[in-house]
Amino acid sequence: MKFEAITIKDIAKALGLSTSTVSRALRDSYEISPETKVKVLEYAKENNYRPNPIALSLKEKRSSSIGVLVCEIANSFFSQAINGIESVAQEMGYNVIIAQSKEDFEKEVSSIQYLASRSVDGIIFSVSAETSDFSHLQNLYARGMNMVSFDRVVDFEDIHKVSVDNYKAAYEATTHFINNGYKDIACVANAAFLSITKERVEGYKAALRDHNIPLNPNNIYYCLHGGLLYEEVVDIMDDATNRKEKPDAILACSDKITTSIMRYCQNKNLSIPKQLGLVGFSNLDLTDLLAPSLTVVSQPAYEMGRIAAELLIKQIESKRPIKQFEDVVLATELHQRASSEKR
Amino acid sequence: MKFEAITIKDIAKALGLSTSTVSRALRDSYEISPETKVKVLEYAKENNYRPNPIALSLKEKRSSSIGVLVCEIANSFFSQAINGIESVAQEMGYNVIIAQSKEDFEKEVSSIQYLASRSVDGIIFSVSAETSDFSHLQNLYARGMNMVSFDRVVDFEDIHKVSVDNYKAAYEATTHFINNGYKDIACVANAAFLSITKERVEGYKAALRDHNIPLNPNNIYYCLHGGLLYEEVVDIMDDATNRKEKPDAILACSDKITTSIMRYCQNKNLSIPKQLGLVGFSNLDLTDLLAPSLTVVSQPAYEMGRIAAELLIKQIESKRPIKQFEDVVLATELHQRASSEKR
DNA sequence: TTATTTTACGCAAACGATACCGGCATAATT
DNA sequence: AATTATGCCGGTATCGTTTGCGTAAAATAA
Repeated sequence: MKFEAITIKDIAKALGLSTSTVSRALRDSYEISPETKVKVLEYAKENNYRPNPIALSLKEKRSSSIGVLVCEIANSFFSQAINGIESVAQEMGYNVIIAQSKEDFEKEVSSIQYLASRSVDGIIFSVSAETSDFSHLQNLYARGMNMVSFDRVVDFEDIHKVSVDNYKAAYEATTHFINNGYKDIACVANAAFLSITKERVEGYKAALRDHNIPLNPNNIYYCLHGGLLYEEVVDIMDDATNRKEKPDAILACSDKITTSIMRYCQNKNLSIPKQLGLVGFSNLDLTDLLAPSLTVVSQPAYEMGRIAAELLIKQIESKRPIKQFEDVVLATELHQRASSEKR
Repeated sequence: MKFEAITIKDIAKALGLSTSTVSRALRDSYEISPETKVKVLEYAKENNYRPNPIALSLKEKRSSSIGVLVCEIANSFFSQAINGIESVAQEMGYNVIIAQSKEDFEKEVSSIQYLASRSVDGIIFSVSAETSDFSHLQNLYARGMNMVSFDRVVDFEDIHKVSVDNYKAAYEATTHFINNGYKDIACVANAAFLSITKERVEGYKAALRDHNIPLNPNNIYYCLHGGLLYEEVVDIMDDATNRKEKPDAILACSDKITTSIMRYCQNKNLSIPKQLGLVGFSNLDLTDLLAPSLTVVSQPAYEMGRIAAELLIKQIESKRPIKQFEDVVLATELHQRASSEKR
C-alpha cells in the first residue's frame, strides 16, 4: 500500500499547462497571468496539493531537518531538552530526528553515521558515557556538518557549546552538605570521561578544600554506564556502606544514579537522611513527592535545548562560515529538601 | 556552511567510469567485472561514500521513515513507547520522526499535516485529549497513508490498533479499593472523548456495580487537558474535598493527574491513604519511592511501541493491501502499595 | 573464417520541483 | 509600418540514484 500524493505534473496535465508554469503559479510569480494562477491555485487546493519535500531536499541540498543525539529519551533531562529543541525547530520550519546512544559507544557511532547519512542539516549531540574517543564526531564536524555540543560537551576548537555550570552546581551541593553538618561526603559520578563528570567532581573537590575537609579518594565513585544499570550502583553502594569509614552523605551526579541510590537505601533499610544524606542531580518534577523529599540540583533543560537549536539553525542558515563560537553556560538550581536535612 | 557528501558521480569521474557502472558495482551486480568492482569499492570506502537517502527516497517513493504522534514526549508512558518503536524501526532500517500534540487539537492537525508532507511511510498515533473530530486522521488514512492507532485508539474500520485492556485495569483498581475497605471512590479521568477514558470509566462503573455500590455521578471527573495543567486538577480536587459527601479514595487515570493529585494532597496536608486512598495510572519507575509509595496501574509501554511499529512496518512493506487488521489488547499490571492500604 | 553468445560497460529516462533560457504572441513605441 | 517591449508560457537541465536498453569488444561456437 502506498500513499500517493498529487504532484505538480498531475496539475499540469489536468489543466493543460507545463510543469514550469504550474510551479511558478504556485510560487506566485509575476510571469503568470492572474487567471492561470487562480486556476492552478484552485485546483491545487481542491486536490490538497503539497510540494514533495524530498524532491525539494534533493534540489536544494538541504533537508530542513536536524538530528539530536542523546543517550536516552526516557530521561527527564533529555526529554525536556528535546522539547526545547523541538519548539525552536518547529518555529523555524525544521523537523527533528532523534537518535539514542543508550550510553553505548558503538551505538553512538552508528547513530551519528545514521544521522549524517540521513542528510540532516545539522546535529545537536550529547556524548554517551562510554565515549572517550571523539574522532567520529570530530571527523564529521571537520567535513562540514553543522554541529552543536550540548550538556556533555566536547572540547573541540570552534564549536558552539551549551551546558550548565556543573562545577558550581557540585560546589554548591557539597557546600550545602557541609553547612548542614555532614562530614564525610561521597560523590557518585557518571563515567569519568564526561565533561560533566570532570566538572562536577572538580566542584565537589573544591568545596571540600575550601572548607578544609581532607579529600578521601575512596569517596569518589564512577559509573561507567551512567547508572543505566542498577547493579552498577548496587556495587558502589555496597562498597560505600561496608567500608570501615562510611560516608554520611552522597552527592549523586545523575538522574538514574539518584533514583538507584534511593531504591538501594529503601531495599537495605537505610534511612535518608538519618543514616545517609542525599543530594541528586535530577530534572524529575516529582522529587518533592519522594520519601524523603529529595534535595536536587536541577538544570534548565528546556532552555538549553532551545539555545542549542537556535545556535544550530543560525549556523545552518548562515551564508558565511561562523567565526564567533558561543560557549553558553547556564546556571543550575539547588532545591533544598528533606534528604539533606541538618544533622 | 554546507556538508558536501561524495556522490556516485564523483566516483565515476574519478575512475573514468559511468554512473551506472559505479552504481552497479556498489550493488555488486553480476554485470560488472571483478576488477572494476574492487576499484569502485575501494575508492568508495576510502572516500567514505554513503548513498544519498533523499535521492533514493525520491526514486523509490518511500522515505524509510515513520512518524509518531504523541501528546508529549516528556511522559514516561510515551517515552517508553517511543523506545519500543525506535528499537523496531532501527532493526528494520527506518528512522523515527516524532511530533507532539501537547494535548492540543490544532497542534495535532498541523503535526499530522507535517508528518504527511514530510513523506513518512507511515504514522503511529495517539490522539490528543482535545480531539473529538477525527477527520484529519481519517482522511489521511483514506488517502492511503499507512497508520496504526495506538494507546488512545480510534474506532475506524480496518485499522491496526494497539492498546491495553483499560476496562479491566480500572475494574481491578476499583475492586482493589473496595476490597481494602474504601466506600466512596472517585475517578479522575482524562478528556471524555478519549477511548482510554471511556474504557476506564466503564471499568470503574462496572466494579462498583458488581459490588453493589451505587454510582455517584459527582464522583466522575474529567480533565479536558489531560491533567497537563495543574490548575485543572486543583479545581477538581477542591470540589471533591469540599463536597458534602467527600470521596475516600481516588482513581487517577493518567500519569500527570496522579502526580498532580499527590502534589495537591501534600500542599493541603491531606494524608494518603489515611484521609484519601490513591491509585494512579503511571509508568514512572520510581512510584515505589514516593511518599507514600504509590499503588499504580502500569502499562507495557515498550511492548506496545514494539508491536505498533511491527504492525506498521509490515503494512508498509506489504505488497497487497492488508485485509486482516489486528486489535492488540495487552494487559496492565496493578502494583499494590501504601497509597491504597486497608482502612 | 564467420556467426553467435557473453561480458562489461555506457546512455538516457525517471522520481518531483525549480530556474534559466528562450520564444511567441500582442501591445506600445518610434 | 517596422521595431521594441512586455506579458505569458514551454522546454530543458538539474539534484543523486537506479534500471532498462543498447552495443562494442571479447570469447566461444559453428
